[in-house]
Amino acid sequence: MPELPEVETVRRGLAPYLEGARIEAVRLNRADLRFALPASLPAELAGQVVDSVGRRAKYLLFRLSGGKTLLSHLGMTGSYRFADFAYKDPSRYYEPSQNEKHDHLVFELNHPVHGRLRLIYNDARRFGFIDLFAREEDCPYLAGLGPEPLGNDFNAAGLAQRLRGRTAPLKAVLLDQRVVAGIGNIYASEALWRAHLHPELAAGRLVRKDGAPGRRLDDLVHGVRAVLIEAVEAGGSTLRDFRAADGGPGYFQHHFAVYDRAGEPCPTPGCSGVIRRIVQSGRSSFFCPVCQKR
DNA sequence: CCACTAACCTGTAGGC
DNA sequence: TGCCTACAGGTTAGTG
Repeated sequence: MPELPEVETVRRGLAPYLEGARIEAVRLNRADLRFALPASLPAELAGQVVDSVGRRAKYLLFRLSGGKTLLSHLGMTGSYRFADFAYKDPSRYYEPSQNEKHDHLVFELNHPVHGRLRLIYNDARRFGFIDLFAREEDCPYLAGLGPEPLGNDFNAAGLAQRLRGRTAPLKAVLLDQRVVAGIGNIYASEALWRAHLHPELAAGRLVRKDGAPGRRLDDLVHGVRAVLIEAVEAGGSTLRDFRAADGGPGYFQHHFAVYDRAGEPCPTPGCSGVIRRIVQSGRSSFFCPVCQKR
C-alpha cells in the first residue's frame, strides 16, 4: 500500500490527534508481524506522551516524552485508524472496510483537546513491523537509507556517485532504498515516465564517463520530485485499501500516467505511444515505449 | 560490491 | 457458486 506519499498522508492525519496525547494503555492482539513485536511493548509505552509524529522514507516515527522513538513500517497493507472517529468528528468519515481480525495493536489515548481516542493498527498481510528504539541514530532500519527524495540531499550529483558503473535497470535502482528512500512501485514508474526515461535503461548510463551527472539525471530528479509532491498534495493513491487515519481515500490514482494503464494511450502531449506492462525483478513496470528513451 | 530470485502472508479479481 | 491462478502499494535472506 504505502509509499512515501501515503505514509506522509498517514503522518499528517495522525499528528493532530497524537501529538500531546498520553498513551494510557496498549493492547497487543498479535505480536507476529514481519518481526515479532516485543512483549514488553505495552508496558514500555504506557504513560508516555507522544511529542511528535515524524516520517523518514516509508517509516513513521512516534517520538515519545521519555526520549524513545516508536518506529512503524506499514509494509503492504498496514494502516492506522481511529475507532469511533466519525462519532468524535462527524465532519470526517470512516468506512470500516477492514477486517477486524487483523487489528493487531490498539492504543488507548487521552488527548488534552480531543479527549479519549482509540487508535488501531491493522495489517492483513503482516509485512509491516513496529519497534521501539532508545535513540533514532541507533535504529538499524534507518541507518542505511538514502536521501529523502524531497530533501536537498537528493540531487543529480549525489545520484551520479551512487549510480556510476551500475548496470541494474533504472526501475530497480529507484526501488533501492539505499539510493533514494521512499519510492515504491507506483511512483517509480510514474517518475520514469515524467523523466522520459525507459525503465530498462542501465542506471550507470545516466552518468558521464568523468563521473559527472548527465542531463537525464536532472530529468530523473525532477520527475521523482514532481510526482511525489503532487501525490502528497492529493493525499496519496488509493488502489484497494489505502486510507488516511480519518478513513478518507487518496486521489492521486486518478492522475496516474502509466501505472496500471497498460493498453491506454500515453498522456504525453503529441505522443502516439501505448502504455506497456513488463515485469522487472518480479514486479510490474509500466511505461511508454515511444517517449521513454533507452 | 552487484544483480537477481524466492520468500514472507492474506485477500481479491478474473478465467473456466 | 466454486476452484484455481495470478497478482498486489515492501523488504530481506540467500545465491551466483
